[in-house]
Amino acid sequence: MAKYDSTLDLCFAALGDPTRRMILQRLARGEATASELAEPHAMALPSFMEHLKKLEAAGLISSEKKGRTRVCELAPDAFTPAKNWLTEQSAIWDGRLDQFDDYVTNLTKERNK
Amino acid sequence: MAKYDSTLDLCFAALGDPTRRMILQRLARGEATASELAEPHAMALPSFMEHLKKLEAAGLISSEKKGRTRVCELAPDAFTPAKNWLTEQSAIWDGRLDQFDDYVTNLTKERNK
DNA sequence: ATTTTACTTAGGTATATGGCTAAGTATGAT
DNA sequence: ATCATACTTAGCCATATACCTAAGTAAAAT
Repeated sequence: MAKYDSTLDLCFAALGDPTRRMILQRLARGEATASELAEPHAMALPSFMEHLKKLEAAGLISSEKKGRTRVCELAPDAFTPAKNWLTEQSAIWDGRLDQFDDYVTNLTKERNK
Repeated sequence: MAKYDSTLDLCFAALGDPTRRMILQRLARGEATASELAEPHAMALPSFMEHLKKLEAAGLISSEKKGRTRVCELAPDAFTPAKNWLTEQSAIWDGRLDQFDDYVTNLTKERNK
């Protein structure tokens, strides 16, 4: 495989693991420390931390060391690239390119206001 | 890892490979045979066919043998589960559950008409 | 009938992934 | 100052992934 995977590669690959999706679901409800996030998962901490690393490498979360804890949160617009790709393909398949164009237009307006 | 991965696991994992995303992009424009799909990819055929298998296992495409060719097409609503998951998490993060509810309502209406 | 085409099967390799334990390090609490 | 907590680093292991070649098989073309 390529030495440097694209954002979409890392993003979708990160989403392909149930442990990591659970982490994201948890973070969608607000920030948390590594051990808070780890608690529901029957897994050694170092194994768990690898999942956080992959989520961060994929740009889905960010984390910051605070004292001896590491606080994680969902990255702003974490899912936008993935959603855009999916929406675009659906639109092409539906033969409704216009729908995707509208979607992007709204997105851009939203961002600039 | 689990012996039987969930649909979302298989789906997102399948999307995490650039070769497979290219296949989906091609199929969004219409059905094609295995060798037509393989043509742009510098890869031995058996290697390429493995990618088709994974896409099919993930429910993203379907294929049918026609004579000596295998014709592939995008599965209807291929991306819906993935998009729904992403949309739901975004909505929760935005604190706008209502938005996701509207989205699902529209989706359901669309499907039943 | 023979050959070509379009896969398909079988089996092999290198690297990546997802898990582990053991032994750090740094910070907050006592 | 000591101890407990919250990671972090290092190193190991089994399985999965993404590729390969070689040798089928079955349908279409000649």
